[in-house]
Amino acid sequence: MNSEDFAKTKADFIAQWGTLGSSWGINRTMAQIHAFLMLAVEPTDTNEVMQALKISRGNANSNLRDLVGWGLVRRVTYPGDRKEYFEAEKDVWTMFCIIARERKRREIDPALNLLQSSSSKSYKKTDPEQQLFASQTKALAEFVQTADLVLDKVARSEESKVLPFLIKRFK
Amino acid sequence: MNSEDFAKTKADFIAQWGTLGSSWGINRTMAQIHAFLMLAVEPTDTNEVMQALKISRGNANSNLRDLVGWGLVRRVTYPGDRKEYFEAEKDVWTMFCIIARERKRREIDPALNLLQSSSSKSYKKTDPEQQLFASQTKALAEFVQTADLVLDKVARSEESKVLPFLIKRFK
DNA sequence: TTGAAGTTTCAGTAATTACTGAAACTTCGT
DNA sequence: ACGAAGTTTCAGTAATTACTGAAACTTCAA
Repeated sequence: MNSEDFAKTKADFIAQWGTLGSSWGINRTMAQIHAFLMLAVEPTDTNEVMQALKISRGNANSNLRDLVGWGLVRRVTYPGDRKEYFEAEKDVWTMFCIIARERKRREIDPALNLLQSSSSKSYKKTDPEQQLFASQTKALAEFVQTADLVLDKVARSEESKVLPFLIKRFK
Repeated sequence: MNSEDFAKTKADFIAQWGTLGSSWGINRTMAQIHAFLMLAVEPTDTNEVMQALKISRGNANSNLRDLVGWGLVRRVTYPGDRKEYFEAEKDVWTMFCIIARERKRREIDPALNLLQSSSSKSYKKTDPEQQLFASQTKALAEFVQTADLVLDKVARSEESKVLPFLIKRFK
């Protein structure tokens, strides 16, 4: 593939990855920056990101900060150069673990809190509505807790210890 | 718990579940309606939903339709009664499977398409950038495909065959 | 075939979320 | 201590997404 076509392919991939990001509940720009950095051979500065994705400095800055916050991107500095560069985590399993942990923290833990606090109140056994509320929140709490534990354990394991095993068991 | 306090607890739970829904990429109203129906002893009509959640008919209608589309809610009719009632799937494992299938279809499959089509093009081996693009998209494609298969298999299994096993292996 | 009961649609509006760009701030070399 | 290089903040604005409510549509009984 000549480099002109390749540039197109790459830009297209990044754009589409951004769209996918949206449907994943991640903002478009953040997903695009992540894709861009994941495909960058060398650490890249804010200006390059802005240029490549045609976004403002503020936008680039805040999404880069978020990505660093997630742990998907690292700040890199070189001695004698004041600029900051950014570099994405490229290992797929590591990325998966980071994302799993973060989604767990942001999505599962708060749900589990709500479910556990709701299900641990005491309800009137003679009222079918309270009865249902109690049993339903309890069942959900237990399920989510289990899922949480499993996810947690998987995301802490080494790829080589988990994936072959899951594949064998579930493929 | 007296019924006044219970009403409050329940309303509060539904409201919070809605907020959680947002952070899960599901719209607030849809999550609230789902919670409301999941906690309803009997099938419930649109008017009741509108009243309970203080939302408009249009909003209730479209979110109920979406929930039916997901398979999380069923339409129920009684002979001799023109009204339609709605009833939520209450079994937690079944809910999980439905949601897993739907998220797979909406989030994973499109990503896999993009990754596979990108990684199957041919790239110039002498260009490090094309090299990286090829290897990165390939690694992602393989990982996502595996995750997809595992999730698919899990979501098709019976709870009793999967959960005890995962718990034992990962708890 | 009419109209009452019920459901769906959708144009207009509200609420939310994301982005811009310029100003404020920080850091470092001289 | 000053100013150039670089980074962050944030008020204002744009884009997206969700919601309302009334009109259009459907269904059924008389």
